[in-house]
Amino acid sequence: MALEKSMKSVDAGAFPEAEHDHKLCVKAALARAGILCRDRGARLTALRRRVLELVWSGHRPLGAYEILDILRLERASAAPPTVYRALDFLLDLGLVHRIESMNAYVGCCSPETNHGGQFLICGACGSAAELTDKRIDEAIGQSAAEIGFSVVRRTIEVEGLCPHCLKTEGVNG
Amino acid sequence: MALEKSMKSVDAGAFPEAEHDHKLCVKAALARAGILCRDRGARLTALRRRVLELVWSGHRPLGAYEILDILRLERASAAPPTVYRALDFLLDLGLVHRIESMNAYVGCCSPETNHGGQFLICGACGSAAELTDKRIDEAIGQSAAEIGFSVVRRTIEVEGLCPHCLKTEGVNG
DNA sequence: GTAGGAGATGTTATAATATAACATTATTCC
DNA sequence: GGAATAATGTTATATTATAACATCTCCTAC
Repeated sequence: MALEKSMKSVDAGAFPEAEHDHKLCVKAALARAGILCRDRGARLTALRRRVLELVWSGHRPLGAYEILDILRLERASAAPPTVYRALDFLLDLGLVHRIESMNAYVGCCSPETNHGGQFLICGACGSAAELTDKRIDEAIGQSAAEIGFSVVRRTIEVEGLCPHCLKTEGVNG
Repeated sequence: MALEKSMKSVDAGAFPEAEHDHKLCVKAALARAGILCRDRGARLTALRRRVLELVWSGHRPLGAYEILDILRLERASAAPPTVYRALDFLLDLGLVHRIESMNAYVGCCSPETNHGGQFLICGACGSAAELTDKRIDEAIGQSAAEIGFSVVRRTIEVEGLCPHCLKTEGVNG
């Protein structure tokens, strides 16, 4: 089944190859969103769907105004609240994450599971990979517990170089 | 020696008691800054010193415009660049950290050591505690290494409830 | 089928955060 | 003291985000 295949390919590699068939990522993301909204009784309107699609237009987090600029080409009425309201909806459902250190938004690979975001962000190509590493959460949990701090939300954003850019770095720089 | 005593008190408790002698925190922070700047040949001007002092006016991260509002009472010429330039200087030296998830700035407890910030931030009282927990960095390092990602900078900001607010929560809420 | 209401979007204005660009002043170093 | 460098002053503007109210759409009950 095409959907399952594409979902697998999304989940598999943290930093997908540049040549990967990104249409499948988008397709899978939209399919997951449709199911999630149906299950939760939320309305995935054309606008929200389109904003999600734009967020998924690459693996690079997009700024709200980048999204707005594209949306404006298609929809004369688009304004900042248009985008922010759609993003808020998608954030609430866990369909996108906000990258605090970039003021940008990126699609979530597994919105079904409730999880805080852990992100590796490449400073060279700008792409972001989402992790869900138990060890990181456990380390934070332990450290917090020792102090008597009760964890509610984690923001973990690691900047560096992705495997692809590390390889090409030797060539260019 | 007063300085050493106050430095110890700062480093000791992640979330200091509300009744702690905060003047000592400020005094120690300014003393450390003076030493650090002398060692690095950087100029800790009156303005920069004052901005650092304001950042240290509590253990709660302050926004740039909060700092500006106070600075304006004392210095008619204060404007956004005044604050942002001072903050940039202090950030470069590691004397303050930026809390990405709050657009706010907080004093660093140990600017001598080069470290990424790990923060526990209380959603109730707003105070932030800086950690330097090896386990967290190691967990992130392992996870990144497995993917072939080279880590440059870590942003770790954990929101929740500090021990003091956890205690009083039962009383109020 | 239509009136009412809830939710979504449109529209205008503005708040909050941050930087660009150039002028002026202070400090250092010869 | 004067040139070079660093810091600050000053004005304007960019970037990110939200407030507030109007309108539209769609569902439901009748």
